[in-house]
This record gives sequence, C-alpha cells and structure tokens, in this order.
Amino acid sequence: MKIPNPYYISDYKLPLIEYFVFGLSVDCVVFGYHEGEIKVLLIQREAEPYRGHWALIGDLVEPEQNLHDASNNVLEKLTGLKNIFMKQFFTFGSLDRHPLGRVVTVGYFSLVKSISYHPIASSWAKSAEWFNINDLPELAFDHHTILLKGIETLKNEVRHKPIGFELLPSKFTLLDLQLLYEALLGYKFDKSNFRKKILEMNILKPLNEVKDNVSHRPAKLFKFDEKRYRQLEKEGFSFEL
Amino acid sequence: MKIPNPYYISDYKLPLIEYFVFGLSVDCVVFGYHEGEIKVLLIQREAEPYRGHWALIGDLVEPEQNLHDASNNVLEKLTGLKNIFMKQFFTFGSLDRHPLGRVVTVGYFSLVKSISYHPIASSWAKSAEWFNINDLPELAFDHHTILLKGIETLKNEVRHKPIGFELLPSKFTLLDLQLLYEALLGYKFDKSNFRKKILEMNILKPLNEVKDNVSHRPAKLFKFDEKRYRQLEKEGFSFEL
DNA sequence: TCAAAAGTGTTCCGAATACACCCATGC
DNA sequence: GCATGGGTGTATTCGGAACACTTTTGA
Repeated sequence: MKIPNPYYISDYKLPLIEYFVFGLSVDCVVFGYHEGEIKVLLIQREAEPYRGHWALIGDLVEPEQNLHDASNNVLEKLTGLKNIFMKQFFTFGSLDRHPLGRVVTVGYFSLVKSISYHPIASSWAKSAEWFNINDLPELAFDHHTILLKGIETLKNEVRHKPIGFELLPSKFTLLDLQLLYEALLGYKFDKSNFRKKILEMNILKPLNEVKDNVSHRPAKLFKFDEKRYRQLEKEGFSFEL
Repeated sequence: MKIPNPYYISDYKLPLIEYFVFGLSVDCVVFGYHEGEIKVLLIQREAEPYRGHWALIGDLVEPEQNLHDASNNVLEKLTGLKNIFMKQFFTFGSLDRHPLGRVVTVGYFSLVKSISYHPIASSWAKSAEWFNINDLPELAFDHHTILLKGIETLKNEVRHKPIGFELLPSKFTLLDLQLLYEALLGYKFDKSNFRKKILEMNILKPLNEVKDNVSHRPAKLFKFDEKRYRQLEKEGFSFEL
C-alpha cells in the first residue's frame, strides 16, 4: 500500500522528511524447554489484521520507546513474563510483509527458564500457548520466516555463548544440561566427556543440594556462575560446545 | 522530538496507525584491507544535519524499497561501488540518535576486494576516504557506536565463516591470506600450520599461475572455490579458524 | 652465493573420544 | 537384589603447536 501525503517537520523543511512514514514493530521469538523439547510461545491474535491467527509476540513500537524496552514491554503486556533474557537478531523489512502499510519489524529472541506454568494471555492476545518447534500452526504475517531465522540464530549462538542456561531452572543437574544441549544441537554427547568438559570450564557452582524423590541415586544440583563467567571471559576464555 | 498529528489510513481506522511515523535508514560499514591494515570507508557529509562531518555510508530508505536493496543502492550512489558482499548486523533505535526525529537505522557491513582505486564521492557526499580502523575521525550521529558494533561483528564472523576472502583480490597467495587473518584477528599464525589447515579444508582452488616480479621464489596463486564450499557446508563441514 | 620468501616434514603435547566400570538410591 | 540413573577412570586417537628444514627465485 502506497502511503500518500509526506509529513513535514516545519523547522527544517528538508526533502528527507518525506520518508518519515514507516511503521515499526518488534516481534519476539520466545523459546522454552520442557522434557527434551524446544518450545516456542505463540499468541492467538484478537485484533485485525490476521484476527484469530497464531503469531509471534509482537506489537508496534511507540514513538518514545526504544527497541529493547519495546520488546520487553510487549512480552510482559501479552503474556505477563518479566525480566527475560532477550536479544535482537534480525530486522525484516519486505515491502509486503504487513497488509496495512510499510511496517519494518525488529526480531528479538528470548529464552525463558521455566515453561511449567501457563502464560497469561492479555491485551489483544486471545490465548498464549507453547508449541513444539517441529509442530507449528500457520502463522500471521511473515512470522514463519522470522521464527525460522530465530531458530537458526539460537542454534548458532548456543554453541559459542552460555545462553543455554537461560532455558533451565536456576538449579539443575548435569544431565539436565546435557539433555538440553542435545535437544538444541540435535546430537548426543558422551556423558563422561560432557561432564568433564563443562566442569573444567569452571562456570558452574556446585550446590550442596541434590534432586530427590527419584528412585535412583540423586543427582547433585548446580547453578550457572555468571560472575565467574564474566571474569573468565575478560581473561580470554571463550565458551565452546 | 515529539511527532504530532498521527497519520490515519482511511480504510482501516485502527488505533495502531498512529505509530506509522518513523523514519528508517540504512548505514553501511564498508571494510577494506590494504597492506596489513583494516580500513573503513567514510564519507564527508554535504547535507544537513552534521554537514561537514565524516559519517558512514547511509541514507533514508525509500517507501518502496526493501532493506537489502537500500543498502546496496546507497553504497553505489555515494561511492560508485557495485555488487559488494553485504550483510545486516544490527538495528539501532535510540530515541535521540537523529536530531530531526525518530529515525531507526539498520546497520549493514560490507567487504570490498580492492581498495586500490579511490572511491568516487557523489550525490551529497563531499568526499569519500578510507580510514584505518584504529585512527578514526569524529563521526556524525551515533555512527561511532554503529562502527564499533560492525567491527565486533566482523571479528566474530570471520572466524566461523569464510567471508575473509571477500577482502582479497580474487587471486591471492597463501601468505596474503595469512596476513589478512592476522590483521583481522590480531594474532600471528605459524606459516606451516596455517597452510596445512586451510588447504585441508579443500575450499581453495589452486591456479596454474604464480605471483611474479618478486625478487624471490614466486608464490602460487589460489582462488576461493565457492561452489565447493557450498557443497561441503551441506555435508556438515564448518569453517573454523 | 646470498637474501628472502615459498613450501615441507617431524616431533610433541593436550584435548577429544570411546568405553568400561563402580556408586547410591527406591522399590 | 536389581533397575536406574549418577558419577569416575583410562587407553587410544587425532589435531594443533612448535620448529627445523629444504627449495626456488632475483640480483
């Protein structure tokens, strides 16, 4: 759709102002992990366009809002989730991606620690649900493209940066961690070697607790030692798996 | 600056339309390589705002232009460079980054094969020059931030993807390649080991030519075998240096 | 014959791999 | 005691690092 009537800012009257007519949005690919499966959070739209379709969590950016805030706000507004790891990954600007005009969208991906509670749909979201990334519904706009790019980015990042921990609860066992990475990367690790490698990195803090209520030897719990990681990173260490 | 008068599209009359008021631009961090130094191409602005300042190669995106085209076009328009490797890396959207209003900019980085000829400044660029990345002038807007992020991205990408070849002429010697990577990554390689590693990847096509006019044994020339690389990538090979 | 860079070969070491084995717990 | 996952030890292999060496050219 062609947008008429260029908009002028009176003080400057520069020709460049005629292009101040874009729409801008953010869309968040929210990843979760549960029992060996990578999930993504989608909402069902209760607003036009694409009312009733499943979509990524996103909305138009307000004129006085910066991008990172916008992505956090929209996530909270539509699902109630707060203080979530979030990272910009790509900006999508095809001419025809929005039926109402030229809207460019900045893609973020987020990782949430626990998907065991159900997110609360609010604002114009009719419902919010976790979907397995291998079993997705049809999506609004170009959200399928955005989602695929998000998955690709996650799979790349996860090997070079310790962001995987964002998907686990703060206390986890080494097997939890191993199963997560196996799900993310799509291949198996040797148990002994995986433990050796991750422990030698010195970025896990062992807790004096064990996971109980299990009918076998209980596993020790660990947490990610972020302070230590930052320190090691400064000294030239780089996470690789 | 607060932008008044929300813009409405008459057919829909949705409240979301009031946010269709953003400016959108692209900025290209153009890298070159010459005699062991990483360079970046800057233009001197002959337009307001920041007239006379050095800046990245960028401009507002036209309403009917997609982002990738926009970045290619602006590079050609301002410097005459065509068919250049180009990749989106980050989008910058701070509220105060443009003095005339809310302009969000999409950052691209480009790698050019030869900086031996002088780029031609045109359109509203007064001049265009290569600067060593360690000796930069003061830059317009938030271009210094964008440039730093671009450099960071280049240094990351170059280790995992064979994009470094874009900075060399199409025929090069193994030592050329080694010196390039040493400049990019900031450390030395052992000659023998570097050769062994790169040749074992099977992504270089040896030519039956040598570099001459040198007062020592002439080196064999190679070119990057892109077809072969694509093939190997499909089979699971990944470039690492 | 000498300088300078091209190009090769070999040893050494540490990290990744494969795999076997023992341990603690609930039932 | 046995099933189940937790947790450890070790021999072998492979790739990278270090470094010494030979080759080819122009002057």
